[in-house]
Amino acid sequence: MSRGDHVATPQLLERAFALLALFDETTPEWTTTEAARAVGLPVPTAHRILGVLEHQGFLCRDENKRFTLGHAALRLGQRAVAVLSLERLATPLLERLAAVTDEVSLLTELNTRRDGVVCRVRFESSQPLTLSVAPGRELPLHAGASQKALLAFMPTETVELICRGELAPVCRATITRPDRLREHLREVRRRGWAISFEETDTGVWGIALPIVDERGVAVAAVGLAGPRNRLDPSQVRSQLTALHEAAASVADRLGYNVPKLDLAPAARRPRATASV
Amino acid sequence: MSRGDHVATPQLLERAFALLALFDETTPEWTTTEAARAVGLPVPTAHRILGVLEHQGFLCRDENKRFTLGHAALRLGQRAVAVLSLERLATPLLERLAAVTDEVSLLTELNTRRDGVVCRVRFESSQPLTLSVAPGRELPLHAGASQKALLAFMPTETVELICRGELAPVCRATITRPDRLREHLREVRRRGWAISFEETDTGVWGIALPIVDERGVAVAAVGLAGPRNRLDPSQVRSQLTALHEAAASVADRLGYNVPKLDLAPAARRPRATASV
DNA sequence: GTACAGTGTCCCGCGATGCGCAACGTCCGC
DNA sequence: GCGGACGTTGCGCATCGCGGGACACTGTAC
Repeated sequence: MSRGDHVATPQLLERAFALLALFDETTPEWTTTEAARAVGLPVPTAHRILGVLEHQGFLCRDENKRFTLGHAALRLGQRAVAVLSLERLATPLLERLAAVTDEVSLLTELNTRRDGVVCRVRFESSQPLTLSVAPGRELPLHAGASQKALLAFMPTETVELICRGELAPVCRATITRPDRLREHLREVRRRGWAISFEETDTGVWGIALPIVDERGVAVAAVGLAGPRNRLDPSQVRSQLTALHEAAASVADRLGYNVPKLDLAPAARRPRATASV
Repeated sequence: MSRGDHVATPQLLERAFALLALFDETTPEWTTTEAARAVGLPVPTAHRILGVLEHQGFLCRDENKRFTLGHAALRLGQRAVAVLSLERLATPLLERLAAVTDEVSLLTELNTRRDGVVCRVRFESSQPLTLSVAPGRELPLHAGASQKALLAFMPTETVELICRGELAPVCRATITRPDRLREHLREVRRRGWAISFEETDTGVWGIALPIVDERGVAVAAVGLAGPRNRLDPSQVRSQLTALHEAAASVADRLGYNVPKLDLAPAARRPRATASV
């Protein structure tokens, strides 16, 4: 605190960014005075800064005096995406995870319609595993560890929508009863990770944890999958820890988060029932 | 000119944005000194500004001292996309176009793989038209006015790839000979717009022009389509002008461009041959 | 029509602010 | 262990930007 850990941001830049930050999806339009009030600045000052931001293309004036984000913001974002995609950041980490654990490692994202899940990256273990989650393939949100990790951290309306919809049995142990799924997701939310056994593929288990955005809503999941005979309860802990670490480093780079891990009653359960 | 139309941007902001602008897809990583040299700033000055940008999350330091774009840039871009999508901006204009011309108006974009075209927005005329370009449907790049308008303004390698590939006949007048397609695209490039007749649908003509990014590469096309008996050569001019105006206003908002229109020998040709 | 409130824009003198030289710390590689 | 290149810090001076104030403009009330 007393130390200069907070580098005093030059006020002009700080103000400029504060003004830029006003323009989010909930309030995409601002007039000079509105914006000035919102950040607590004298109108002429805000006016000047907004003018500069407009001049730089970060803002743009509508028909009548209202500012919105401009194309420079768009362009900057496009350039950022090129470097900062989940896929790109996660790839080396997943490769390492697959090598270290000798299981299949996966990165799964929501599809654009946000009603399903698509696998983006997959690294094989030394003994290749037949898995329905091949890169590019879409899967429903209620079956499988990665899918459940994602679903558990989606808005409650979405969860309800899925639970009320058809819970198609993908494999032997797919959860198909709405109440059980709801209960199960509560548990996933509580402890911050999901496990599955034969929910998507015969003889295959999976563990996964979600990456969530600033509002706590899931955007992706990282997970491991392996054949039945290799699910060693004593290893789940360390595998989860490794997953968590990898996920956290990716998430951090993107300004996202990973829910806190609760490993407490972990090692006992997985074999007990396919629903856990 | 002589007037103060160039509002003197405060140098701190100007410098900050100049530094941010360095980070594009070709050079995503910069050290302090590199960046300082690139924008012609004393190292300590650049150092301070970069530090602020990092502090604000717009930049991020890699393992060893190299800066890349940070998550704030990503976030800003996401917020900009919410307001500035082609689809959103073009919709009201296309609606007006459809009403004024009483033809079908279309917005078409490249698909994510950039190997095909997908229709995003479509407004009907008073007499609905059966068209293969329904919203969401993908079409090959060599058949139809919008498709050709896009293809003509793609990198030459892409054009060659398509020309060398299979030029499937979609409809009676689809161009299927590579040399004719190449020749045709040259013409489209030259005059800045494309026309088609029965290339995708029997009895249907279309005109379209592309929206291109800062490098001149196509990102979308806007077009009109109508049934044979309504293709009035004398109207093509005014329709193209209207299209151009609409496209230009959308493009401008996104920092994109629309190629200059050459209307000169327009009205004579369309009926003469399906290939023009 | 007049009065008025709210907003966008411009001006300008004072003073905080951030500039960049110079110097120091740190890390490599011959 | 020495030299060069780069990252980081301190500090005194001039500049840069601050914001009160004034003005123009628009829409609204009466």
